[in-house]
Parts: sequence; C-alpha cells; structure tokens
Amino acid sequence: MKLTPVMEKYVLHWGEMGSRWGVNRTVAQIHALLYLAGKPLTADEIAETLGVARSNVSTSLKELQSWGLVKLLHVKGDRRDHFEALSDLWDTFFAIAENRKRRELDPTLTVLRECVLDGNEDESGPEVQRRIEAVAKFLERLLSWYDQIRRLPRPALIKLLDLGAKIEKLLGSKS
Amino acid sequence: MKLTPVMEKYVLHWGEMGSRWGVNRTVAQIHALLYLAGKPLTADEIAETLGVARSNVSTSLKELQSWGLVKLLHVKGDRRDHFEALSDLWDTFFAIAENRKRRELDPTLTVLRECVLDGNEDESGPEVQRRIEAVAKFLERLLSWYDQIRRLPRPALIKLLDLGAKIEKLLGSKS
DNA sequence: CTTATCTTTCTGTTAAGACTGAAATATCAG
DNA sequence: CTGATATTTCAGTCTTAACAGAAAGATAAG
Repeated sequence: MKLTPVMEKYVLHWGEMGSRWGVNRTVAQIHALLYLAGKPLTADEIAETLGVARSNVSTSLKELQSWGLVKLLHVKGDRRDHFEALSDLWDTFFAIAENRKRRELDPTLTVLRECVLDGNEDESGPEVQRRIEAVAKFLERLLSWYDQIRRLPRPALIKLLDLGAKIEKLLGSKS
Repeated sequence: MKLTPVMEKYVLHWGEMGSRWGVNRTVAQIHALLYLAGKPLTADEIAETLGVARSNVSTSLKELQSWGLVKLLHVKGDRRDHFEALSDLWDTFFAIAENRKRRELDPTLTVLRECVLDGNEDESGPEVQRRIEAVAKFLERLLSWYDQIRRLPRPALIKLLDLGAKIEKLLGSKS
C-alpha cells in the first residue's frame, strides 16, 4: 500500500503522539494506517508500507487487538490474517480510555485505598492521612463519573458535549 | 524529612504512574512528596529524602514550576529556595490537564487541520480525507467541551460530577 | 504426511532519555 | 571585594524499551 504525503503526515504524527502517551510508536502508526486504509490489510502490507520489521508488526498488532482497537478477519480465498481498525471514533475513544483507566487509574485507586487503610498504624500524622484520603476521594469521584458517562447512549453523549458550559444553567435550576 | 511506610508507598507509586503517563519518574515523586509534606521543602531536603542527586531535583523542580504544580517561596531568615505543591486537587487536576492539552492535543489538532487543507492536492481519495476530517472534528468537539467545562465555577463542576448519568434525564427534557 | 505459507517468539543491538557528579554560575553576607 | 552558600548547567554513564533478524512454531492444502 502506497502512502500519499497527507497519509504519511497523519501516520507519522500519530506515531509521535503515541509515544508521548506511553504508546509504542509503531503501535500507534499501525493503528493510524489501518484507520486511514479503511480496508483490511495484511501484516506484510503494513510492514512494507511503514518500513518496519515484520516481527515488530506482529507484536504491535497483538497489542492493538488486546486493546480492542483492531479486529482480525479473513478474506475469502486468502489464508493470511487481515486486520482492520475500528471505524467509529467514539468506540475508538472509549476503547482507549477504558484501557488506560484499567492499566493506570484502577491500580492507583487500589494503592490509595491501601494507603488509607494502613494509615492507622503509620506514624504519618492525621494531616498526611487526610491528604491521601482526599486524593482517593477525588479519583473515585472522577472514575465513577466516567463509568456512568461511558454508558450513556451516543445521542445523549453528543448532546452533553454540544451543550458545553450551558450545562451550568440546567444544573442551577434543577438541583 | 523522614518518610513513613505509607508516605513512601504513596510517593513510589506516584512516580511509577508518572512514568506511565510520560512524566519523568523523579518529577512525579517530587510532586507527591511535596503534596504530602504540606509544608515548603528545600531542594536539599527533597534530594536526601528521595535519595536522588541534587541536580536531578533542581531540573525536576523547574519542570514542576513550569507546569504550575509547584510554587517557589522563601522562608524568613533562610536564603534557600523552598518549594510547595498546590494543595487543591481541582487546581492540580486542571494544571496537569491544561499542560497535556497544550503539549499534545493542540499540536495534533494543528496537524489534522493541515492534513485537511492539504487534502485537495493529495492523491488520497475522498474517503481518506473524510476520515481525517472526522478525527479533526471529533478532537475539536472534545477540546471545546473541555475549554468550557474548565471555566465552570467549582460548585457547578462538583454538581455535574455528582449528577453522573442522571444528566441524561435533564438533557432529554430540556433540549 | 509433507510441504508451503504465515505467524510468533526469542536474542542481541541500538537509540532515547534519565540520572549522577563535577564544574560553572549566581547570590548574598560581611 | 571576598568568601560562603545555593543553584544550574553540562558531559558522561547507565537503564530501559523498541526494534531487527533469525529461528521456531503453527496451520492449511495437497
């Protein structure tokens, strides 16, 4: 698959952003490529297009699949695996958010709770304990909000987004 | 400054999370330490407490200040600089969000817009252009929402958070 | 069963960036 | 101005993680 200048720019930038977000550059590039391609590609095509080792593509695809961002499928009359990215951006967004939450936020919350529990038999005065509890509470609040928002039907989500700060009026009147 | 077991656990975990989020581990640890300390510390105290080089602390503090997460202040009768973390969690949250947005999302949006503009003289059919535009629009929407939410007065923010999915009802009735 | 094709795992290399310790610079007191 | 103290910059070392290439492992066709 040949990349046009714009496609290349998009793919390269996505890779760059990926590495800032703790995502392997190649993984991000592959995801970008699959998203743009809009049709299933084989691992070989990907490797050739991006100029990376075949083995690297294999590993990256596995990771993308584990994140649920890429699906494996087969094309009739072809033995090779083909790969395709999610096309819906909201699905993509939540897939990423969900994974990051699970890998980063959830463990943090666990540790924070442990810290709160251990607080009693620790010499770090009440002030420190209060601070740690505050962080725990803050994270819990944020996560529980996210969990609820995530389940909203798509139209409600969009409405909420488009409403923006005007939400303030609604809040004021109702609660 | 001596760390109790709980404080150490908190600081170490925060450092660990930092590195996952693309933040230097030491930077994150220092921030955690300052948050827990609740009083201004000197660079030397920090270096000794965390067991890292003094120079490393200097660089990290500079970064934390540039993010607006840590303030420099002086204690009467002491020539040394003292450092203190923001104590309000919402302020901290938005300081971090704001910086990440500026460093990561804004540049991405710029690139996406360039891609859309360059799309005309590019050979990558209309389907690819449509996809890139979709991403640009999605990001724009998200960012504009964030910009508005960020400005909400604290109580409104909390109300919004506590409301969670019940927001759906409000949305349905009003718009 | 055998061969051809495709995929994954493994190991050594390389590159990026964090970190240290030393040297340089700045700031204040006397 | 001089000495003492505090801070920053810099150059080299060390660590970590991405990556390529080779080898091993699957899987399907014939």
